[in-house]
Amino acid sequence: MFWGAKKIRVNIDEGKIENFLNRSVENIYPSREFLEAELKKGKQLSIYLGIDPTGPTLHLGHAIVLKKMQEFQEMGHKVILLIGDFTGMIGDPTDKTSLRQKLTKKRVLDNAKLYKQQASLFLKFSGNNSAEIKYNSEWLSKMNFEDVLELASHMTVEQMLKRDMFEERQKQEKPIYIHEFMYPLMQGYDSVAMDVDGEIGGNDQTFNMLTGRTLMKQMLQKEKFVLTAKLLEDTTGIKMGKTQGNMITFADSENDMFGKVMSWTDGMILAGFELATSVSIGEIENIKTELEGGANPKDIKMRLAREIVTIYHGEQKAKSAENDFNNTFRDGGVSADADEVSVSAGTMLFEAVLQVEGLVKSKSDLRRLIDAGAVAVVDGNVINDINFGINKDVTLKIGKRRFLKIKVK
RNA sequence: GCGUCGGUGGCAGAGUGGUCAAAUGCAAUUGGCUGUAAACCAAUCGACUUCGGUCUACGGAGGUUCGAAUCCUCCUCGGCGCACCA
Repeated sequence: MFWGAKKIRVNIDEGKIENFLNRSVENIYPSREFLEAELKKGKQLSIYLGIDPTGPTLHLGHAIVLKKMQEFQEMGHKVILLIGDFTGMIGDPTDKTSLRQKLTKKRVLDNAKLYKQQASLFLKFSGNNSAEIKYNSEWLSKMNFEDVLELASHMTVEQMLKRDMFEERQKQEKPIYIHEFMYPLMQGYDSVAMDVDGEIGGNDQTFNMLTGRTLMKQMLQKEKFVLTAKLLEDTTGIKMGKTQGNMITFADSENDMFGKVMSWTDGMILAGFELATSVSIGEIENIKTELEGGANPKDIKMRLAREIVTIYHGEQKAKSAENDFNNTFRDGGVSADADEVSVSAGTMLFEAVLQVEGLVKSKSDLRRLIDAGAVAVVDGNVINDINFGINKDVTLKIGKRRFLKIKVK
């Protein structure tokens, strides 16, 4: 085949391939050997990662797969970031709360712009072999009912029912809607439309990705490899995620990010190094030995936090985040992130606190916090009166991590 | 279309005339223990409060009643079963 004047060199270095096939990898379909052979052929392959443009920021889960994409791109292969704008605009039916919440075109495009910027921490969007951004509405919105039926004719109900979520619903006698059935089909069709060689995604996306593989085989007579990445979770299966409240996003401040890592369970430390940092596998082995030898997990977690923050904010800010963390939590000092208000003398405590939106939920909430002994003057006494008059500059500490500097005008 | 069950707090899910701001579990917040760990223990978890209470809430609108999340009527949304299926 003729590829044009610019020929892209593909790196077939064994070490790189080895790393790509193993690090952070949960599974490879059809097999590890298949992908290894493909990579060693020295031909440029194309691979994509699909992202739903639901929020304005990517999170650490995305970072894991983006890192794999980065490795792939660095070997000289082609990477595509697919924005699932079509799927996003319909709204994922799995999640009741987002069912009616369709995304507008504008929101999707805004989000996508932010994604590109955030993803560029890992992927190269310029120069030779630049990463590409695609939108699946480009082909999905153009399909008519006939096309959809043709697509649907490649999968059976039985095959779809194998999906965990559907099996679960069946067991619980909960409804499964037809359009939910179509979801994997839509995502699977992306592979066909782009005619890629492979796809990367989190382990939770396995079913959708394999649907794409089936469709490609049937419609294009072509094998597609699927690489599923491990999810960040501890040994007992506790995931880092929104429900745990410690989901790290690309937009988090260095201090937030550092604190979130520190709140992970110890069981997540090694997985954290493997999935979220560039620390070498050999070094991770050493860390494992250290941990097993009785090192304080806290110190190692500090290092993990530093490594992660460095990726997003640079070394300097990682250092300052570490200092802030130590200062705030180990030494009981005041975080540099503290909110600040200025009030006139004699203002009552609750008036000052309520000026900062989101600091406390309501006056009642503050009252409860005061009752619980959670509000104190830094380096001073616990406050037990909501009407406490402010006459000079003070810094309040509410709970463990909320601070408010109050200045008197 | 027929039948039947249902819509309750961030979620799941009890409650079926007063004792209901509504059991329980999860999530969350705070305190204790700590390493801001996790686990565990305890408290809190609608708003306002002079801490006595007051107001607003159980899909929506009316009604019965001294009193309704609970009963009735209408509306609306949904589940399940049955029937229909050129």
